[in-house]
Amino acid sequence: MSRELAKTYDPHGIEDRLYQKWMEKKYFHAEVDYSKKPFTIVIPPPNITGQLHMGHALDNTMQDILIRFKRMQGYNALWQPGTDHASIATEVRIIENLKKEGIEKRDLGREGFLKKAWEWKEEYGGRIINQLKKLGSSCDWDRERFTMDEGCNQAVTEVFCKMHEKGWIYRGNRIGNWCPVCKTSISDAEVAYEEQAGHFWHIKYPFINEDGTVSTTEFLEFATTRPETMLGDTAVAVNPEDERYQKLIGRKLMLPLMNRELPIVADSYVDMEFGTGVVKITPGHDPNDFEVGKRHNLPEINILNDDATINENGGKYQGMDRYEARKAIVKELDEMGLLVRIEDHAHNVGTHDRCGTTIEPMIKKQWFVKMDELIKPAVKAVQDKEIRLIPERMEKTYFNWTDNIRDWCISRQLWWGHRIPAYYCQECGETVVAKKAPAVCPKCRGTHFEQDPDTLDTWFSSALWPFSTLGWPKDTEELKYFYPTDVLVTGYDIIFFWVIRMIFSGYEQMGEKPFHTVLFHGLVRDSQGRKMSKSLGNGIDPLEIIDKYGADALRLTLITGNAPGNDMRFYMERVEASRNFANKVWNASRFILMNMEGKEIPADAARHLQPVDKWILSRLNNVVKEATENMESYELGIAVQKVYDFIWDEFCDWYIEMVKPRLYATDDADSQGAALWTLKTVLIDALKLLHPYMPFITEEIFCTLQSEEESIMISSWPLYQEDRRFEKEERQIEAIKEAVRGIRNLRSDMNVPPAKKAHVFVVSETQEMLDIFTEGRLFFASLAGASDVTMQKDRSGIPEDAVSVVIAGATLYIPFAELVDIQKEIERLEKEEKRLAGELARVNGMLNNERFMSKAPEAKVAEERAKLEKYTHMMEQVRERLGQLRA
RNA sequence: GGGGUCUUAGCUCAGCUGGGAGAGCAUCUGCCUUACAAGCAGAGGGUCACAGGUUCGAGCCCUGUAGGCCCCACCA
Repeated sequence: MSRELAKTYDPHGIEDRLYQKWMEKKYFHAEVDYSKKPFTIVIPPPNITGQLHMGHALDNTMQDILIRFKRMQGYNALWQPGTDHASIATEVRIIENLKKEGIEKRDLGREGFLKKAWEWKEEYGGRIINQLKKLGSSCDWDRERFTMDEGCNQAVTEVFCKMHEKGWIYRGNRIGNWCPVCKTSISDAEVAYEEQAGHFWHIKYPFINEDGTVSTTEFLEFATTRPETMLGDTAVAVNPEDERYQKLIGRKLMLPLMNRELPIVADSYVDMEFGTGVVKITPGHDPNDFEVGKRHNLPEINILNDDATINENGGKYQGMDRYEARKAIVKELDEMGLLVRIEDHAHNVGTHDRCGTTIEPMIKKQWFVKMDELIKPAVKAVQDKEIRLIPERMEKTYFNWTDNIRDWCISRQLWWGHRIPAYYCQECGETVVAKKAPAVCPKCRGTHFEQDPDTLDTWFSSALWPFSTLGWPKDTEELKYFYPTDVLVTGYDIIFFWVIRMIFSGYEQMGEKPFHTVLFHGLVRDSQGRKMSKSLGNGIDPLEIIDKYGADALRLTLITGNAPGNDMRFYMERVEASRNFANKVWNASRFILMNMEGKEIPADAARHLQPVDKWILSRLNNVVKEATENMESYELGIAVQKVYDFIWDEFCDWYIEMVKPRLYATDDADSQGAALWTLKTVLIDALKLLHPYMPFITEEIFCTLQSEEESIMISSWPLYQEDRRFEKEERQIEAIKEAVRGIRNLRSDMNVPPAKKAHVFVVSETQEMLDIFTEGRLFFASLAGASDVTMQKDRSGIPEDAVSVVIAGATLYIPFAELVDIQKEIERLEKEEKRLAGELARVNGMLNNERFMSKAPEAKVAEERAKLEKYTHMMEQVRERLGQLRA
């Protein structure tokens, strides 16, 4: 209560100081404590190479809001942090970096490379953590984990061995996606399709005659987008139903350039409608052809090296790059008269989502996870709402994936990652999957083993994240207490990569879901709606925003006006609006502090509450209820909007203005005490409601108001209190507000200068109404710019030409002698008459509708009846006044 | 090819279970009123894409149409 507050809010210095305090006091730390209910969130581990971007900022703000909210509600809130080794993304970055020093990956060797990688991790792994701290994230940093730390390694090995034993992890020769630049296989999920302008090469292969000679007259025509793959063709296929080609089935063609005989096989995979209805089959380099090849026992010929140059199976093309070979082959076919024509053709090409290289389907020995059984509990969980996806429509995306699930290729030809725990006997080739290298081969007693050189897909370890971070495979207290976790917050773009895999892993390893709710957010786009990307250079750095406007402003901007799962646009005007709100809160607090300065709030202050105090307490009570409900149903944007509106509109623009006369008066200590008590009480609760969204400014004010030793982040969340519902006072103050608005409107209409005060007469037949204005006369006068207020039951003594404002239950008269323009006044009242006539028509329309009366709920009918009464009365007043003026 | 989603004020978007259209920014008017000009008081501005339907009642539910965006699959 000692520190002076600056005139405008300046987050510099404040944020770091408070974060430091929270860390020192261990407020973020959660211990197993059975006396409290746990609430747990595991962080989507950011990549160690990463820098905080807007997506992180949004993701982590949402998590922090939930965690802070639950912590204040009394839960034992654990936000489990950590980072991801992100195998391929990191490896690519390290290789790039090494290249700058002129070092090639293979020069270092595996050991040397991994040493570099760990150095990289040490150097950059902490960077993003510090950036998360800038945002205000209340993670339990004492529990920070890394997907390649010892515990996670154990978890990975454990799962691999268990699943292998079960037969759900297998090694097989399968066609998969190969990246010729990264020189590794990748999973289907890592392939991004992009439309490219390409060509359709129409080619023909000659038939082989009965006598074994190659026909010079008979050819079979088809089209291909990848002519170079013809080097690996082992058949040509037609549809068995296709009448044009049925007689050809079983005959043979000669593959030009390679002089290989190709059978014509029948397979329903061929679409008769498309092209010529003939397809060349290259089982070694096309996933569909691979399947056809399996059905017809065709040889699989690999024509490519790992860098996508043609290998020894490509004859004279050996050594050429795939695109070079394509040109050469087309040219040669053309010279042989086998190229029929070239068509332009736009088609989708699979590329590696990390490096953009066109992927090449290749047959390789890879490790796979069998998905058909594993996925079942994950499907059921979402179907049964055991796990809720928010927004619900994400379920469709989820099922779209699970319904078309294919086995998961998990081996990667990379060095940075979890090495596959498979060992091959160098004597007999036996494969042993085990946690440690076996000493003796179970088959041949050989003792020389080599471990599989490959590592695992980075998502294999992140799939285990919700329980590996809590200690699994050890049977820890943390696991018992915090698992299953509660909410996962993430972007919808990694639903396949991560969310689904965590869900099935949770059920398989733990026998229990990893979390009960997944809260999705969308992408943060630039002001024009484009994705923020490095290549476009349109990214906005959250750290710069924090530096300029403060973390609170950034957080509020990211949350306001955004619904779960929806993309949002980010632009500076919105940040400024948030900053302005922070400043508003700051100044309202400053005002309250200034007025409390040197004064004691009496212990019994709450016993002298005036209607206006009860009104704001009741409004506060209402926003407590609604905001809490919204937050509990994850409607964070709606909740904060309500708090914002309450603070700015109701508390600042109305209540503070209403109590000013009481604060400035010195003659009524009870009244002043009650006002101060109310100001402080409402401010504190409002700050609490705001704290999850804007942790720094709320803490700073709270501590100034209370003491440095306290903290709003561990204070208790405001509760809805039945004894703070003051319906009567709400109606009373609403009436006064209506009157104030009416008078302000009128003054504005008639261009009355603010300095010009006027006498206001409140005329009502009901004593209750007069009492309301009598009680609130001080602030009513100040808000309405009145020099004096007189309450009376009729309009005797009021000048004939006074202007008037009709509100429900009263008419206000203002004698503005020198300003009155009777004609203008009549027009004003006629406008009001017209408005009321419209309202009455609508209400009457409803009440006279028999079907409405018989079918609508009673409460709705009562509501409309009340309106009818109110508007009828107001209409009478307006017409009476019009009558007088026209006379 | 399959699926999703959006179309609401000049701009960007909220609008939760159907019950008299909202916010921020922008525009216009008047105010430096001792918390705040990053502010205060007021004003204008919307056949809620279009066409049907369900309902006493539709921005909200259903069907269709048009346009935009996204995801999945990928036919050589």
